[in-house]
Amino acid sequence: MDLSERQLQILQAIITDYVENAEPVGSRSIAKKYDLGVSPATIRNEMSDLEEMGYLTHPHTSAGRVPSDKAYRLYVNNLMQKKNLSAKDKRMINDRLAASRDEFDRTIRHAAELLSEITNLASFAMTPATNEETISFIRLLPVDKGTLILMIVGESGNVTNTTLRINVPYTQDSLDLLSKNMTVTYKGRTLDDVLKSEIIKDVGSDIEAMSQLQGSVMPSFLRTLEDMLNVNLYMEGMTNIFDLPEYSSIDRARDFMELFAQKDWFTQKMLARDNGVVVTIGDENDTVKDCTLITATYHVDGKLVGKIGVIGPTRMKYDEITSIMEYLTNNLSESFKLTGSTDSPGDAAISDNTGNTDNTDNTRGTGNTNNTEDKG
Amino acid sequence: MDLSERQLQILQAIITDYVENAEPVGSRSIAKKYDLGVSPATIRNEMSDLEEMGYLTHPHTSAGRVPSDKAYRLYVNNLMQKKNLSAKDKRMINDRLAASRDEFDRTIRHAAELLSEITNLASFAMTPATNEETISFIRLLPVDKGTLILMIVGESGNVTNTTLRINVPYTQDSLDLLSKNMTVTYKGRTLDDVLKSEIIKDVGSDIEAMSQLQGSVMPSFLRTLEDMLNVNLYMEGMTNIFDLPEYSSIDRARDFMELFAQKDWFTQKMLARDNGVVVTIGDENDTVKDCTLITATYHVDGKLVGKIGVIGPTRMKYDEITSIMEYLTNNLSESFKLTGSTDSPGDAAISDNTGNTDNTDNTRGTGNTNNTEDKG
DNA sequence: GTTAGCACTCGTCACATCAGAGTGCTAATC
DNA sequence: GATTAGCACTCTGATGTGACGAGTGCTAAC
Repeated sequence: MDLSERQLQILQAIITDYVENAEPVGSRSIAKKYDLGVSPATIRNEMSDLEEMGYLTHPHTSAGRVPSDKAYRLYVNNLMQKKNLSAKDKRMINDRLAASRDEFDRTIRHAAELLSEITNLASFAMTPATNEETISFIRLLPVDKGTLILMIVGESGNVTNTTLRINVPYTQDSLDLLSKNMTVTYKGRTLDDVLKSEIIKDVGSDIEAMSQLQGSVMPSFLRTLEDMLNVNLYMEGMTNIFDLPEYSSIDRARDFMELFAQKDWFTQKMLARDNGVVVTIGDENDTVKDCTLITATYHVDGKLVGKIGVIGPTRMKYDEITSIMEYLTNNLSESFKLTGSTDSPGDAAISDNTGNTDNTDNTRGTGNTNNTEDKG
Repeated sequence: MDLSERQLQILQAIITDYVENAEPVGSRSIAKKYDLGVSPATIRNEMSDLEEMGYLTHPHTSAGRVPSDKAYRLYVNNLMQKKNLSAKDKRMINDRLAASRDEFDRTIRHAAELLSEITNLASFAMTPATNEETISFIRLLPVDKGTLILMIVGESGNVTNTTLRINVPYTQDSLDLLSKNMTVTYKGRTLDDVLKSEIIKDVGSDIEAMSQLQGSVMPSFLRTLEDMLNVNLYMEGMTNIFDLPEYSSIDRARDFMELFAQKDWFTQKMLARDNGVVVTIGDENDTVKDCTLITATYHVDGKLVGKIGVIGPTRMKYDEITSIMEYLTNNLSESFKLTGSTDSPGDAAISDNTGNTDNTDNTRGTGNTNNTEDKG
């Protein structure tokens, strides 16, 4: 039940036109604008067939046709061609990312900003899931009588710290000793691994076996590990969607905004998507059935995986947007290659890299499961 | 030109009614609902006078009256009475804040959530401006060949760290030495102070005088100080406003949402407001002229000042909301009293307190200037 | 000073009308 | 057999109209 060449042409014309103008497209305008060498009547007949096959829908009898999710899927899988980014967009991406290259979280945020500016859609970017991150060392530092800082450093340079207050006496030496012990115990293990095994052990029952000091530190240690697993989510351009006719009704706009109010839930959803450029259209999404969601992944040190994405109505410029996202994620991955110590001479510093040290509106990552159609 | 007792009664009745129902209120309904002992005609006459004095407006001839900003101001300053929170709300606040008492940023976020849940408005909360924070110590830790961590700890337990990569060779000892030197140099000075003086000095020109190692570290040190000055902003309940008739038009809703898209700008604005409970109504705001903005401040360790706030239409329950905010900020300030090392016996741990260590969508705080009317 | 009565204003809602866009079908044409 | 012209039909959206109701503002009476 393949489509004829002419049907494909007509379908592509309808998609192009509808993506551009957001209005149901009629047979006459197709015939006029796209030189297919046939009359409107013929196009009407083909459209009728395409509708029967599920590629087009009809808001009402006397309106033109609108592409269905199925049509967009066909377009994304088979019809669309990779677009070359404009020089302007390329320059913009390069410049803006370069400006903040040395600060990890800021770079990620800029990526989200860029994405929403270029696509005029809502976008997001998240820092990598760190399930696979392994512990490099643990350090305890005294601040004050009763107050100390617990610091966990990951192999990829992630740092997370907690200020904790305890009633157990300690000295510089006892802290150093505990730091060393803990480092020896946990070094090289993944955060997930440590967290699971330690929680199962039920620290509480074990406390007598530990030093009093360690017993005081352990609960915070576990919570800090959890913090470290957190993913930061940056959202940009949410209000762009107000410009789209799809969201001219207050209810639609409201639904859209409420999606993002639950950042935690949203983060989970996004983490669960496959790697690479993934496009899910309309009904293919389990929640936002009238949106298209495109996500792409970048790598840190070739290992940890972070995500960026755009969300908009199913009517969007799939070709441009996927190309932009590919370019952007390649650029990001390139930025985040840990090159090891270079030996470039000269200037004293400096590529420094603010670690992922914070605890904002995030959730723990859960790694990759599958619920999405893959771009074929 | 004082208002008569009866005029005040009528004005109060109109405000109460309008706040409740969001519809222009007519003389007849006032006479019926609020037993003022006079006829609608009399009320009409008084309303006409009140309008002339600027307390009421008239959307059109045959509609009822609506309170003006001036009326709300009068109400807030003179008419409204403090409300007692419901036991339910109090319990909710106490419980929810207690649950996260030991984690600073999370507590702040919960405060914003509570505020939007209880008031059904959009709310925000920000971590304290740390201009006045003083440096406690500085520490450099080796991670790897070429990679090290710079950590700055403030007197109030704030911790900020940066992972930096340098080409200069170092040993554990040289890092320790530099840590000590820097600590001696900067200990006890405020972040602002250090930042200003060091930037004026123009580090670059000074580098030869320093060790190569210190020269490599200084730029990151300054940037980390800047990070430390950042204020975290949490926003909640933005979508609540869709429930309000004031925002049933897409354009109004859009304007509202766009306000918050620029987090940095918004943070600046909010930091600039006076301390305490501050109410600015409609035109009293320079930007959001059709909104009321209520902010309140809490203290950390009786010193650092953070802010929470709600934003909504000028039509809001001023009495309830200001009372809630007072209760909430008192509760927060109480939570964040650093009590020094307590000597409660028993349980090993644990009041730990995640430091303000992150670098999300924030701006540096600029302290308190004045642009707001004060609650009388 | 207060009130009843009444004319007047204005916005909203329901309903009818009309133009325009586009289809679907039929019959003619290539 | 595929294509096309022609035409009736459908549906939406814009425009206009009239009835209704809420509320005022004024005047005259209490």
